[in-house]
Amino acid sequence: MSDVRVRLAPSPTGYLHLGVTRTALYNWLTARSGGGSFILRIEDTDRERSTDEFLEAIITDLRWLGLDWDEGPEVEGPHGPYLQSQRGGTYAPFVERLVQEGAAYRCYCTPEELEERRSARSADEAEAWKYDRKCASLSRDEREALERAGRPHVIRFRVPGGKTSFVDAIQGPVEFENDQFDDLVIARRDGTPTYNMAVVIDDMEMRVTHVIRGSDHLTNTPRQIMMWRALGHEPPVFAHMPLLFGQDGKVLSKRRGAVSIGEYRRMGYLPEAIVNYIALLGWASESGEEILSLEQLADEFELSKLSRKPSTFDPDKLVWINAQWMKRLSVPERTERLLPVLRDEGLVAGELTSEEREWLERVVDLIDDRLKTVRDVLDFDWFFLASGVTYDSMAVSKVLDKPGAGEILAGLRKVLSDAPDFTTDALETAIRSYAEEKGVSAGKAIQPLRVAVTGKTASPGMFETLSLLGRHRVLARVDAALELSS
RNA sequence: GGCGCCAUCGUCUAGCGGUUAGGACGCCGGCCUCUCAAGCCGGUAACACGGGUUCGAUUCCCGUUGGCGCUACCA
Repeated sequence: MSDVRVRLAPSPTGYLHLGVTRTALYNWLTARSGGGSFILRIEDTDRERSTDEFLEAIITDLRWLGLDWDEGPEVEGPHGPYLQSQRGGTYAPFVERLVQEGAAYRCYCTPEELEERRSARSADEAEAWKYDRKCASLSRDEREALERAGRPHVIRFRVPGGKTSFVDAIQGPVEFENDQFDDLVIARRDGTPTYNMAVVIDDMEMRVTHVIRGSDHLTNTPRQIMMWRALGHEPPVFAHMPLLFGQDGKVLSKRRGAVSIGEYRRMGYLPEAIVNYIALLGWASESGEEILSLEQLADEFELSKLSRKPSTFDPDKLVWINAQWMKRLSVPERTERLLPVLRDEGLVAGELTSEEREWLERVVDLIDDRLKTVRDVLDFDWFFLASGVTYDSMAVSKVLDKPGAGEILAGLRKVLSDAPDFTTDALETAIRSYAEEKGVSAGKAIQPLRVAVTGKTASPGMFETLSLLGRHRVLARVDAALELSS
């Protein structure tokens, strides 16, 4: 077990979407590739917008994806609590210490006063307005007067002069002039810490060694580093990953209607595929291999090999990767993944008997690699219907209504009912010789039969399909089709 | 406005001074074939622009343009 400790710190103000998922994945991979720990910390201090429903969904979705955590909600651990809202007491001593040591100070300016001073500037200057440090050097008397007057205060961090530089594990060396930063508020009037202060303290308390997050936090980093140092600690390693764009070229976020992981699950995507695809957004295997499991990813993954370029989500490629995973699943496994959809749609009821399961697996085997998503089984609903099928009107006009089709079908009906047994081989022999007798190509006979039996022009191999469907259902459907064309 | 990050086919990428700029998705053909998929074969398509540095720049440096992010008593 290495001492690498990484964390994901989502706020439950929305569902888990691809952007956060990618951050989760890269953190998880970093932990798993080095035998480190992956911590889940929930930043739910925005009580207005945080909900339990989102929290539950985040937990469910991360687990579904296979991104399990070593410390965090429901598993707990030595550095909890892992819900920020329950960590209230831990912050005050740190903030107080900063004040004692002069690294932070009380500021009595009200938001209104601040706004006033700010808008007194010209438009350009107002843009660049930073807190004017009015309260940075209050004398003891001034401060006591303010206190006596009952003025509430916030705590501001006293940004030191000079520069802050660090080596980002993804971005490389970065340097900032400190004077571009405000003396930021680290504790609100009500005493609660603001984001930048809270993350620093939480990461410090949780012994986080690598902070891997979106590059939207890059500018926060120097300020956090200053706070780490003011608290007498060396900061962790920072790694800022490029952001993920939606197809509109904008950053993927819950506000912009990013699709949640739960949504992808309902659309029929496999967790393996989602995680696989997301890993490829900004990273490539040295081997060029694109279909990779979590285990394989953990083996090969290296933060330093991450691209610094933001990438755009491509739904087509996700579908392709999903299809790749579908076909790699064993038949019993694929059957298992299909079952929830079949049950939801009422195509399969309750628990399966072993005969039913065997039959289902034969169907799944026959459908073979025609499924790009789990939901695609619904294209094969005709396998599961006891009675008639719905005929696709295009299929009917293109095949059944063609001259001669009815006659061929009628002949086929006799062949099928006369067939001594309904095995694939027997059916193939019988149907092919019938076509030969009639002097037509096998396809000319099979297509009308396919439409009659499935309602569609496309299906798995006809002979296997007929055999699986069974004589009774096949004949009933052929009759229905004959009715249709007469 | 200030600060920061980024820039190779439509998309994801390989490249790390000399390559016919490679691969994948998509798209378009073909093969296979009872249809549809899958598979296989082939095709389409890129170094944003301008300066340097160098014998030589996609690659290194600077600038321009463009995209994105941060700039809250939100996280």
